[in-house]
Amino acid sequence: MNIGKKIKSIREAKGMTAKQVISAVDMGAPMYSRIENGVNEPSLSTLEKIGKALGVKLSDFFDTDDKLADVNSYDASIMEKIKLVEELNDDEKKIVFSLVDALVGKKKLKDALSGVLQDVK
Amino acid sequence: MNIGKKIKSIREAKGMTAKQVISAVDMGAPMYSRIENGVNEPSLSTLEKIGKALGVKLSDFFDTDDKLADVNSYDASIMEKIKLVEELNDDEKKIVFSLVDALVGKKKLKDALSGVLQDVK
DNA sequence: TATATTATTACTTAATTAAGCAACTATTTA
DNA sequence: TAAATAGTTGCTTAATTAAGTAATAATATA
Repeated sequence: MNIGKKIKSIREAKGMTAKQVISAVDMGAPMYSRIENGVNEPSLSTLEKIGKALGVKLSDFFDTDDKLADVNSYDASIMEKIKLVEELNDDEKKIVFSLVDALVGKKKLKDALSGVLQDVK
Repeated sequence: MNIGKKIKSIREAKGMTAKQVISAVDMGAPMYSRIENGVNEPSLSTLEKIGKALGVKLSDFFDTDDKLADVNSYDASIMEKIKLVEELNDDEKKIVFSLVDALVGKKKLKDALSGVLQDVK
């Protein structure tokens, strides 16, 4: 499997659009399209930026055997959401976190988020 | 550690001279020198050839412990939240995501989460 | 020391990636 | 259906990697 297909498969597995990656990487859409379709080969620095946008390690583009269960395995869509949540003001955050708390049924959530919510509580 | 130093350290660990690698890779000595010294960045195909000459996998050039700044920049409390959210079932996720969507007012959220929510919708 | 081998640096030229713009296609949304 | 969004392709131009030659520096060996 070439690097372009690998990038695309990771991107789709993360539920991200090409546009999201492009804006995160700050590169031209035409170039990114050519990379995913194998027309052009990305440079290492470009691949590094793409990996950053996708939330994977550089080595994840190359090997297929060893995995995982670490921070980098979290779905990029979750990271997208976190970024959005962080844009909320404190009151809004409180609402969201309380709801999650209720759904998950884990009081420790508030403690875990104490750093973020310290002045809200 | 940059890629050049990594190549050099692997080469020296294998007890090979630069000349040996160069002849095996069939590339110019000046270019190889610049790569090892970080002046130039090798292309993926060149790095692949170097890896072949050194007898290592491409992923061996990239340490697995180099976590991504993008992910690591989030503090532990955020990671706690991610884990909790991921414990939700799809319906619950949908509620949380919809709420965040409403609060943030960004339609792109749904797109970002389409991969996660595809079978919920 | 003197010599040979290895490695680096300074050029030129060729090939490839990348940016930027425009146009086109395809898919989704209103 | 019409409009908006996502993705692709065709260009041009700029930046970078790579090949090649030659000269210099550094290191090892006789």
